[in-house]
Amino acid sequence: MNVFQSLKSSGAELNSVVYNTVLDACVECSKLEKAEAWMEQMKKDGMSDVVSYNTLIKAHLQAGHMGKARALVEEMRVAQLQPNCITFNEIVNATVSSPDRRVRAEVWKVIQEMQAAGVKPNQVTCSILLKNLNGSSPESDINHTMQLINDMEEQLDEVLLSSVVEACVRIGKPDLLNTKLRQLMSGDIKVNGSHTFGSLIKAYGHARDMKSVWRCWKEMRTRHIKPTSITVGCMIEAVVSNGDPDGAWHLIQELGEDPHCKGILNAVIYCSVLKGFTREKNAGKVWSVYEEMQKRNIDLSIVTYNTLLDCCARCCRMDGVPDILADMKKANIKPNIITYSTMLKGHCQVGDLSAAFKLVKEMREEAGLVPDEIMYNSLLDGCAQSSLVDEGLRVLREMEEAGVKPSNFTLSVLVKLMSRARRVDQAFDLVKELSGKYHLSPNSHVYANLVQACCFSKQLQRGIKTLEEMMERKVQPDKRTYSMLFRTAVQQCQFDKVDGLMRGALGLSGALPFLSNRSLATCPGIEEVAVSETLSSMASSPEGNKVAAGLLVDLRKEKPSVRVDPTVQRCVLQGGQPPQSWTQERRSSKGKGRALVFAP
DNA sequence: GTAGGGTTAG
Repeated sequence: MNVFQSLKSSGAELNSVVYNTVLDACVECSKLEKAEAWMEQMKKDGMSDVVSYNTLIKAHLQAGHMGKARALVEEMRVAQLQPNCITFNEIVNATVSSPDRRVRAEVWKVIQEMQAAGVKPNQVTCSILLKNLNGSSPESDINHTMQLINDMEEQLDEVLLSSVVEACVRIGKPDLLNTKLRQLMSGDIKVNGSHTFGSLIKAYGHARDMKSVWRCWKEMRTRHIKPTSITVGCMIEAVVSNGDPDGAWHLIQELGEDPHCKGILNAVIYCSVLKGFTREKNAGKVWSVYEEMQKRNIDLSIVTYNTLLDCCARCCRMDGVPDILADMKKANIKPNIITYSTMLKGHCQVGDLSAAFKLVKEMREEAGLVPDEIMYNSLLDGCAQSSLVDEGLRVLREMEEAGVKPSNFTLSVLVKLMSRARRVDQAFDLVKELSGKYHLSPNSHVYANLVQACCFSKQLQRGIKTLEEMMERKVQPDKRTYSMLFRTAVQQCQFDKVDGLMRGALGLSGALPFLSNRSLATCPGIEEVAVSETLSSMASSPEGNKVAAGLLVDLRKEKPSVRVDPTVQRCVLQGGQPPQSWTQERRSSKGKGRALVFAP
């Protein structure tokens, strides 16, 4: 205001740009009333224009006042000022980022309104819409947004390219991500920003395309585009999550020797590699990374410490916990609920439930924290792992009394708890009771565990009945669900059941009637695991082999694209015995005995 | 002078 006044008194000619700058200053400082008063002044001085209105609209939207923003758009029209692309983009942005689901659902109406006003959606509009897409977005929203991008007159720019790949990653459909990456990268958009390189590296990482990840990284480096901490964070995370923490660690050390880059290494970057070594259960390497972080004077956050504690938990090295807690204390960082929850999981992992319960007590007393849903889930899971049914039920009651709402995750853990104790009826009862009480619709994980409970106690028919219920409730089964049913049916020599189930799972003719809805009954990835596994295990009895042969013939006829291992084909079609390695069950490396691994 | 993009923990 002072600068404006001195400009005015200097006698210089004032224009709307100067007035608008003052208005924006009010808005950026969240002085809504001042902004409104200033706008009135501008109108009096004849200085208000489209930009002024857009700026004031921004202020109302920041304050969450969609109605006031709308009223200003009307006022613009009355004042013969046409709302432009920026006006509508502000409204679109506020719509998609509204906390209210009903407002978010209105976004396509706003777009229509924009088009009706003769304003074409542009790159900015599209990137705003993309921000709204995630794993639970309806197919129609995804298609609609992508169509709008295709229909756009302008070329894609760098920000939009980055927004598209980011959205594809969040949506989580690998095919879509791959298609878009290919489509975008075949165009001639020159990538210059470290932002964009970060997004691309992340996207290629999710697509498991490490060749392209490294290609992007090297291109960025050879063109001397300086990565930021976040770019490096994306890169290290991509390398680690594709199973190469050593490669990531090597890259960090290389950057640490580069005088231009060593300053950008931060705790987030180190965190990814800590996580990677933890997954490999290599506590030794975790400690050496931690040592180097300390040597380099990296600022550690609560996240870093929690990651280190997670290493202790997952590597079953709870002896390392006291040192880390002491370091936290030295750094003046207070443990939060995640800290306690991580340690709790570690105690559960090694079957030390009394330490787990003691920790909860400590947390309440020393930190004044109360357990949340995730913590209760971990406790329940610990009880399930240790087959402590009554303790588990007590935890559930406590959870309810504390007003912590169970989720489907909770239900799935409870089913596991009951399943272990062979209390199949109670597993079903609990799901029924809690899903009613808390308005939950059981998801595929809950059902998978129910099916597992049935199979575990040799109640094949009940397992199949549960699958039927899944179809009625429109829940798509996963590979595990089918795999358990196939295996149990084969063990019980119920080959007609195997036949009907397998045809349903693969979308072949002759499926059990309730599996006739193909898009619901089939499940991606079923071919690789269940077909080879089940067909070969059936081949060892003549009756089973007959069914297996029929399945194989129809599979090749109706789904020629499905690849079946030649060894399996030979042993089924020639009626031979499968090689030893195909029928031998092996426990998965985690020792939880869930997945069956067959070594060809 | 007004609108859009990237990283870590239970």
